[in-house]
Amino acid sequence: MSRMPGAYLEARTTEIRDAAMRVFVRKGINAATMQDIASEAGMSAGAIYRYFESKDQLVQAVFEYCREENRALFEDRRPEGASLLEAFVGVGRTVWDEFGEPGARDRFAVRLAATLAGSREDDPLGGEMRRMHTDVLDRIESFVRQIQDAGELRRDIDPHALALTILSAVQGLRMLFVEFDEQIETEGVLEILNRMLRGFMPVREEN
Amino acid sequence: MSRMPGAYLEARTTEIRDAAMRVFVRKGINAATMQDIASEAGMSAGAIYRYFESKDQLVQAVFEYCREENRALFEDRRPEGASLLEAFVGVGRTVWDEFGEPGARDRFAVRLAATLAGSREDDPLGGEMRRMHTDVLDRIESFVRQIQDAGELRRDIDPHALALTILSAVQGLRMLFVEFDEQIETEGVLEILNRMLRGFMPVREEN
Amino acid sequence: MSRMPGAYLEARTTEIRDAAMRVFVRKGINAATMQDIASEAGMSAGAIYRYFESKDQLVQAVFEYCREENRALFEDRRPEGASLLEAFVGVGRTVWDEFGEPGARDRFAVRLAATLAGSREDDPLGGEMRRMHTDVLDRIESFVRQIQDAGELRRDIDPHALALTILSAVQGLRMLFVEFDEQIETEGVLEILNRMLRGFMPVREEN
Amino acid sequence: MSRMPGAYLEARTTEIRDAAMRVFVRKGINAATMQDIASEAGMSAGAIYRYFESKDQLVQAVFEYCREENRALFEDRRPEGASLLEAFVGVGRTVWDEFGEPGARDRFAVRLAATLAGSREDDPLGGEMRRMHTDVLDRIESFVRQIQDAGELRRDIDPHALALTILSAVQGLRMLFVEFDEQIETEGVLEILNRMLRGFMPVREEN
DNA sequence: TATGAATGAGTGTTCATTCAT
DNA sequence: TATGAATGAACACTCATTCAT
Repeated sequence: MSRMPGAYLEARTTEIRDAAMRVFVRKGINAATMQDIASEAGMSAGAIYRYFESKDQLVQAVFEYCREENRALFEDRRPEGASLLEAFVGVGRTVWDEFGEPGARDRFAVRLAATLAGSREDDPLGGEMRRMHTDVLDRIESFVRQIQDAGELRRDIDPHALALTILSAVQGLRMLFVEFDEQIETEGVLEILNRMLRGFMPVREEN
Repeated sequence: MSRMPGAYLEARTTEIRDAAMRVFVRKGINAATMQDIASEAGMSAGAIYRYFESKDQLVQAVFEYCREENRALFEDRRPEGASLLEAFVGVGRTVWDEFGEPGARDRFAVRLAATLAGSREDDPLGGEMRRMHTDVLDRIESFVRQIQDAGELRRDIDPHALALTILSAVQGLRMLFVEFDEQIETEGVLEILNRMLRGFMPVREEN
Repeated sequence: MSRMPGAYLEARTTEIRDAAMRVFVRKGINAATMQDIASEAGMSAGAIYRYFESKDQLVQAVFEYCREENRALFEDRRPEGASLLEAFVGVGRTVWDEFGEPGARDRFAVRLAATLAGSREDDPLGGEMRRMHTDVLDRIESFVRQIQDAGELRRDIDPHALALTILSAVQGLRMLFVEFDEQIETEGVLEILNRMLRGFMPVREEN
Repeated sequence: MSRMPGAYLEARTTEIRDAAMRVFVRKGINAATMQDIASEAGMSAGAIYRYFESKDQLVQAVFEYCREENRALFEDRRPEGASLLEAFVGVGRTVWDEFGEPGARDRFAVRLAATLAGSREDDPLGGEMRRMHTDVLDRIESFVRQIQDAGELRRDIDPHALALTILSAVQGLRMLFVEFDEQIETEGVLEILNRMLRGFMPVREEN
């Protein structure tokens, strides 16, 4: 009736999605009732159905949101004017910065839940998650290869294995971050990983 | 001829617990009905209640089982006659061997679910999981310190950070192992971590 | 035009409670399913839970209602301008009038059920029922004492025993009223009791 | 296989019936499981089915037993050599003696439960109970008539009403006896009733 | 005959979803 | 459009009853 119908709708949708995310993290997806979510969003349970077809779709939307957040993080971060290895380290910095952002734990928890849900038999979500992680993995691996090609990393390092190790460490740390309710000293881990990378640099002299 | 007192009961209990684990992994804990579990175990739903007081207790039993399996893994593996660092690498070998064991993916998936459940507001499980992980973390950290004391690792490596990094990598890899349905080349990761450790060895002068 | 705030809720609650009472009397409390009650109330089983937390609470509500009805009956009925004994007889009249009221048999049956339930080991209801009956008993007894003090009843009548006798007769008659489905000539009993009381009047010399 | 098969069977049957009665009183008929009864009787749940076809039949047997006990009480108690009124009072004595017998409360409680059960829609037990009470009532009424005929009771007393009053008082007192867990001074009530009867004697002289 | 493990029908309860207002 | 009462399908759990041992 008024103008900007789309904007309003989108704002409400986001509001509900965020409320749902908070409740999911707090009580678990199954234990969260539509009533809980509605209360958190400050509306009635029935109203949610104007924005989401079903609870399932709402769950998918929350998953989607967190997945996209993650995907975006790993994309196209290539600070100029540094060595490739330093650029790679810079991406690490960006990834680690997320630990300090508000709501990070909640997003991590949802991603964890999504991963778990995706691992279920015939869950359509599984494909999405796997695709995203394969994508991230490929990106890291190709980055590593470039660093190797630039002569900044030993050639006897398996790029796939290194990518897998790094992604594992990131995911595992996020898991612990969720589990220990943010009481984790994440910086030390980044430093260890960076030192590992530097340790993998080719020995220049004498060579 | 008459009854096998505790043996039968225990066997049955284990049977149900394992059936439950499989169903939990396949369908998720909440979606798994007692009927599903009973069918998987080849019995009627009512019969389960002879062995477990409630679905909740069954879930706890499955969690407990997987938790203990994990705890045991990290305990007191110290192969004789090798340097401490090599012993540490040996523990890594043992931990990695689990990836090849039957049912490993299921156990990992359950631990993931348990971690997630434990991260919920006021979930009593949370404490258990955190305690176990803290325990494992402490064990790794103290191991690292011993290696440092033996002069086999640089002193400027933060033992806590290294322990955290290693545990993160293990947990993250398990997560990916679950997600990619065992299609993960885990060995490469172990190798990378071992190379990292060797890279952290002090530079011997005479070498 | 919008909603009637408390009135609707209270009306609905009463409706359900009354429906439950009818079903309880007809089929017994345990045999009465929530479905039965819902059907009697013309709604779905789930809807009841908007008004009562559980079947147990519904049972308590029915008990409570019948208990209060009974308590109210024995309270403060003191018609003016008559002798105390006549006032007492008047209370009897009031109590007996209940036999003629619609729904009386149902309420009696519920009270019977409540008494029985309260007699169970550790049933919390027991205390409530005993307290109410002790209260009624005390009220009758003190009334009898006042009549004695006013010289309208022999002093060698034990007030407690008389109160107990009267309450017993009332309760027993109600029980038979329930059992014989209202086909009981209750009036005769009141008359007998009144004659008994008159028989207990002191023999006036000049009479 | 041994001799006295019938005696053994009967003994077991009685044992189970009594155990059932105790459990019924303690926990209520519906809450009492066959397991509870079996435990109380010191046997396995399955074994009961050798003696009773179903729980329902067991309930009926317990009801039957208590009903017969009651019927027997009111039968043929006519002490010789006294006035009819005194004989009537003697019957009262006998009835009241039951209050002091062991297990009286339990039997009363079961009778109460039976009455309640019998009051339900289409319950076949109802007829039995009503028949018994009608029988008792008739017996009392005819006794009262005989006393009137013997000139020991005023003719303007309605025998039916008096019988109803007496039975009501007995039943009501038993109910309170159950409710207050035997902490009831029953003797006083008998005395009141006896005084009432004496008050109903015709005034001999001057007439 | 006794046992007690297993069955399976039945019940209370929850909650996503709908719809009259 | 929003509300929240109502629905109804689904599920955990209980327990009378059966039956192999």
